[in-house]
Amino acid sequence: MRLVVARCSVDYVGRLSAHLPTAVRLIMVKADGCVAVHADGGAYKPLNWMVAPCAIAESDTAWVVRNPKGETLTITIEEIISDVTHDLGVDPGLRKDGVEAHLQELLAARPQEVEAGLTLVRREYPTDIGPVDLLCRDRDGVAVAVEIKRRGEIDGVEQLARYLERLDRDPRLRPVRGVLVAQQIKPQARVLAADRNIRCVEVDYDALRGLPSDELTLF
Amino acid sequence: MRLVVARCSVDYVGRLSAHLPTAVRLIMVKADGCVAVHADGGAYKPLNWMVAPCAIAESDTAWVVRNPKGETLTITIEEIISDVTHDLGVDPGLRKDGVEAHLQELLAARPQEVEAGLTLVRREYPTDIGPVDLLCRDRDGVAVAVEIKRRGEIDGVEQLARYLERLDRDPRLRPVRGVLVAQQIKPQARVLAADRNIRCVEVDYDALRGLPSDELTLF
DNA sequence: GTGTATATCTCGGGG
DNA sequence: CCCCGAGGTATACAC
Repeated sequence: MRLVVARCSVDYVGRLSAHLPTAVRLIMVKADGCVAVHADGGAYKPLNWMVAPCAIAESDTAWVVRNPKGETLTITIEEIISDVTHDLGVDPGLRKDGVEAHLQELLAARPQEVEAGLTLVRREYPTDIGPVDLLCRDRDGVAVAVEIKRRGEIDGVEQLARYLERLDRDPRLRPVRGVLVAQQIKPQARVLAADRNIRCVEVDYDALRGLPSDELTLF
Repeated sequence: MRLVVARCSVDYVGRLSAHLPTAVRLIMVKADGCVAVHADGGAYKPLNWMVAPCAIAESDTAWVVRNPKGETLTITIEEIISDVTHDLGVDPGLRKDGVEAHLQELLAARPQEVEAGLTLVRREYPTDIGPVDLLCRDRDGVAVAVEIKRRGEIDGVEQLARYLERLDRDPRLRPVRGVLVAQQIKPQARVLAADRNIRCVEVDYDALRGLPSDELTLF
């Protein structure tokens, strides 16, 4: 990884045009060739960047970074304050726990936690506009489409409503009920769900994992 | 900006839990206190991070970064390879051209480009679930809600449909037609728009600016 | 490759 | 403060 601190101006021309007036910034060039220009604030997002794959044409006065789509990032260098390179090696990568996929796994294994008597037909049940998280049958044999979110918001209700509209056209499934499941469901989402005749269920991720919440912070 | 290259492991506990095994990484600490841990690849997104506002408690063996929401980022330091600090100053910031706001400006000035005979009532016309980009009247006096996107996709159709539902409850406006305007509209979005009785219009940003496309790439 | 959904999304604006 | 919407969203995953 190469870290250059330099007084520079930057121009991006591609999906839009963007210009950065002259200032001192960090230019980060990673092993895969991608480039990011950082200011001394503003979270992790760089002011300007180019993702790999891309090629850097470097001269005394400017770096021109070009990608196969024809986008260009031009860094006009006025003064180099520091220029160091470190070999970081390959990173073993990030392990995550608690994302939506895990919630889906847990609920697929225990659909009765969504609603007593529910049995799983299929995870990621396909429709022509995308997959439904869980397709189930209730104890009366009625089809139930379950949409799982970490946080239940309006978009999730709309998404499930779209699926229900499609699923309800299938005579083997009709009529299909909808349930939105989330760790927390926002009031606006509840209102819209009521409008669309969709049930809302809040679940506790830690309880589903069979652990008291406190132990989560220990691992 | 402080740049530390170190052999470290990292644990984030907050909205989810995430763990990074030991490896050599770049730790970036910005002037506003935010922290980002970068590997030597993987675009501009750090492996792990904490956004400002947050506080860093630094000991010989570990940094614990904590934010007001109770999330923690723990960086266990095994070996510091480099540790430098640069004063970058305040950045003058990014100027963008070609984003949705500009397209909205251009179309607000020339609604006839959306549809012959259209006149503007108001930009950012408020509803209780958010503002409609343009509210217009057609040559017959019928209200027309215009949603503007750079790219027309399913979400944009749903968004406009939600607005139309609300606007149609206003007796001063009813009945309200909907038009989705974008530089490019995806086939799926067209299908859903047809379902929702929403018209689709593609416009040319460069033509609207009154410039031949080629000149765009010059400045 | 296209299409769809997720994200510790980030970021900015308005009430 | 929350809510909402845009983003050069990026990224993963299924078809």
